[in-house]
Amino acid sequence: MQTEELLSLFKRRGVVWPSAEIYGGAAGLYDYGPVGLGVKHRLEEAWASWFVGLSPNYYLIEPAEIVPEAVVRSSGHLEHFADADVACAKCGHHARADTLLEEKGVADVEGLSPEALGRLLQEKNLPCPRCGERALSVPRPFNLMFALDFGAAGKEKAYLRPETAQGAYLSFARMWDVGRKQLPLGIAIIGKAYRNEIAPRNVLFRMRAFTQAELQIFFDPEDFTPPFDRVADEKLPCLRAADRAAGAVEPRVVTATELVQKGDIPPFYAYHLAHSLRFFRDVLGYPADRIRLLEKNEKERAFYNRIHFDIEVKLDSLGGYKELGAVHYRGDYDLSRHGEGSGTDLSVNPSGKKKFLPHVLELTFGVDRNVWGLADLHLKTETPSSSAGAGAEAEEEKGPRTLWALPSYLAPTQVAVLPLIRKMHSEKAEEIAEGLREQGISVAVPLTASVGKRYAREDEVGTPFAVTVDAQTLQDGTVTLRERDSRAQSRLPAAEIASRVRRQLVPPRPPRPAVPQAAATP
RNA sequence: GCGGACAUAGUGUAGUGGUUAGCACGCAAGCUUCCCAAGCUUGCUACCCGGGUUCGAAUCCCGGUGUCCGCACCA
Repeated sequence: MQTEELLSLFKRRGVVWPSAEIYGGAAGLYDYGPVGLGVKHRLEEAWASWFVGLSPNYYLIEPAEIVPEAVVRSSGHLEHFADADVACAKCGHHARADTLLEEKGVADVEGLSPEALGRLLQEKNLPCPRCGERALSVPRPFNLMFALDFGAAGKEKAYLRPETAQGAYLSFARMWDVGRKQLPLGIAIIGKAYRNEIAPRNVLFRMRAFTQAELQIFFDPEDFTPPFDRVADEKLPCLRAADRAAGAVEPRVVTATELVQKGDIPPFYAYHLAHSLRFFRDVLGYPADRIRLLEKNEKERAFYNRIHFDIEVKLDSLGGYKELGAVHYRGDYDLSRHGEGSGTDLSVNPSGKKKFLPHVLELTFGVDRNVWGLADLHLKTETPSSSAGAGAEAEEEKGPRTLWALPSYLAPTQVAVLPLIRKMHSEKAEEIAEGLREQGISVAVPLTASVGKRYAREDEVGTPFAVTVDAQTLQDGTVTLRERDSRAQSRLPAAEIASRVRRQLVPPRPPRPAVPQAAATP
């Protein structure tokens, strides 16, 4: 499906729609409807269950979304997250100072401050590229962060956080105590980040307010040995930087063991890369042959990233591989910068033998992007001939159907209970629905339209199970249970529905690492 | 930000100076003992916003906003 088709389906079914639509919209802002939010919440739950589940010393926290200026000064966002914008006083044309200078052959403009760029512009006295007048303004820093007036006097500066990660670094000292001074220490955050993007695009792909799910793992660089044997044979579709330089465009599948053999990728990195891959493949159900692990070269990655693989997934709606997650080995850059900036010593000495700054491994995921990915990869249009599921009834099928073949544990509604005939079976349907709700299952009871149409609607929003209440139910308490993907039906007592479906409603967790059996905490 | 294209019910569209603004799907109410978007009846909803030209603008012009495609951007 193309972007626009997906968006119109999203709008129609209450998944996602443009924010402030009645005022003409606001670029880069989207609202989640009940269906989209349901998927998003389940995705977040599945993410936390998987990644926080990697170690008993990993925790989910929720830091503030507003950060004081000192934080972004230390993190480097104030300096590097900005462009120098010049405007032509004559025609109003906007351009970037560095681009203008580069086009005129002024060699090295990278990293120059707006002031320095302004001096260069003045020296060269460049004309406006559109109208030719020499009326360009002094460069104005355009920062991708949203600045806020903070405090009663409005004199203090603060920003909406441009990434969630900073919250983990800021919380490290506190969490070191809360987590009883253990390494590795994992701090996971799921939350909004804000960037004043120049050109928001592709609905959920580049938004100005978006949700990230990130796990920052703090560890001792000389002693970080997660159970590598659990991933040793995992097949990783890697596109290495060196191979790309040599012209490769397709990933080459190597095992985790092979990846670490050359010595440039440490086992702890390969371990987490493999688990990230598994999350996409085994939890989100993305087809393995659409995922690649693309290594960024020195130029592409941030200077503090020592190893950087993007996890990319091929999405038809967007015409190719898109970054849906990444694994960054950031060294001690973050704690070192915040240690200096705040004057707080963030080094640790867990064994009493050496004092050091923990290193950081960052696993990062775009939540909204993956909601889009789940739609792109799991929404299907089935034509009657291609759906063999209903067997003998196949010839009676009419048009194609759209189904969202989400993994069951990611579906917003888990079971739909349908009265076959509204007047006669609604009461019983409600009773059965209530019984399921009491067991923690998310249930809808659609009443309007024919039963076939109701199946179709539920298919489209990804509901994995439908239970139909008919005349026989009133007599013997049995119902038909219909599965979304196969459309297969079976008859069973209503009381057995929960036990039949429950197992499929729980997202997979990573295999539990072997923890040394310390004395059980009383 | 730049360039190009586009903007009509919930969705997809027809209409290109004067139309009761059409169609399909959808949605809602009713009928139908109804297990895969059936049928019948009835009903619902639209010209992105602001200016201008004109006797008259959904239609032409300008500006804005938004979307898509390229470029640029994405520490």
